[in-house]
Amino acid sequence: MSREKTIAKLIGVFRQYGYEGATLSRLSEATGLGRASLYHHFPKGKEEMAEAVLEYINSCFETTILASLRTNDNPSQRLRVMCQNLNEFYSQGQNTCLLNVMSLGQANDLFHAPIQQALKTWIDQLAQVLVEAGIESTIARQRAEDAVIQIQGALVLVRGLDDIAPFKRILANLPENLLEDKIVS
Amino acid sequence: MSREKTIAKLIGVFRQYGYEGATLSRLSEATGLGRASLYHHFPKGKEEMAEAVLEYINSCFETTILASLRTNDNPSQRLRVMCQNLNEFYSQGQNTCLLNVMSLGQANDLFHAPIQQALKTWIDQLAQVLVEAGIESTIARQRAEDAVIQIQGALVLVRGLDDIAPFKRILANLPENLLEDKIVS
DNA sequence: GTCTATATAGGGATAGAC
DNA sequence: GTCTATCCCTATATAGAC
Repeated sequence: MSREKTIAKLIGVFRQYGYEGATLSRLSEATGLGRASLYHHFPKGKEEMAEAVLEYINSCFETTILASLRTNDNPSQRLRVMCQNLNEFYSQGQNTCLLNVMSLGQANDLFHAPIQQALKTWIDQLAQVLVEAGIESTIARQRAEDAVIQIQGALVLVRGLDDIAPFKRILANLPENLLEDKIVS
Repeated sequence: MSREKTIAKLIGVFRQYGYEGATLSRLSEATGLGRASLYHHFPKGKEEMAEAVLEYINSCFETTILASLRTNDNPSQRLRVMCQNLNEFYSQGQNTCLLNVMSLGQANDLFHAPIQQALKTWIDQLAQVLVEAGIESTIARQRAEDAVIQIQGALVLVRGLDDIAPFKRILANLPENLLEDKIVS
């Protein structure tokens, strides 16, 4: 199995159980590899697996979500495409966000910097789209932040309520909420 | 030390490390009690400690946050008071929400029902206030859900960005956002 | 590259002294 | 009600065969 496929299997475990709950047994079972084999691929063990998972997710996020914000479409359309991609990225809201899960306990000590960077980049690029839509810079930034807040909050609610409706609703309304009362592009 | 004080110390550990990361060593250190002493107070061990922590938090939440929604003040004022109390409850956004943390991994299997119940109750009572403010029932429910989404999302962002500003901003705008374009009470 | 076997530490839990 | 001591299990990690 390729490294990429292995990492893809690891992701599910970290998402579901968090860093401390992602035991080598669970990681081994999920990948179908023995513990020793995992150490062959990731010599530094669990920490290196989590690092690889975060890098992989970050790369997926860049090439799907963030890329959709940089197309030649008009701002409104770019936001709609981002929401479609987010829906897939989070499996209709059923996937927890690793940025949330990995900011707990030991994982937060290890990975705070990349998590912070990922959130900042997302907000920055969202704000950029809103500025292009004619929204004043300060407002654009707040709305971009609000968008990420709503997505993260909806993911928390989906898990807690065991109902994907809140995530669907937030995504459906996000584009118009972000652009409302502003120049239509 | 009273049971209540003990539980209060346990809360911080579960919040910071999650259920799986909350080891008996950490719980022991935080409370100043040896492991065996913890078993004296909580015979079923860690699971019982987490249960007690959730019950305690739920009770605090009821007597501060939810109670503020049931006063004789007008809806707008009740929402403002709730936000003030939320600010304290979450220590200006620095406290993670146990409902978020405990919906991961093994803890989710153990405590899904009470977590779901707590979220539902909060949303229900918020919606009730909005209905009293003259907002149509369906809209009220959506806005109540939005409020909880924004609070949970802001808490995630605060941790990730290491900046309490998003939480402050969300709380400051929440009352007027919830009541906007509706009958002023 | 994957396995079995094993080392070492830490986690959860209990017995029994005080 | 708290402690020391201890048990068993799991967790991380490594060695070395295939």
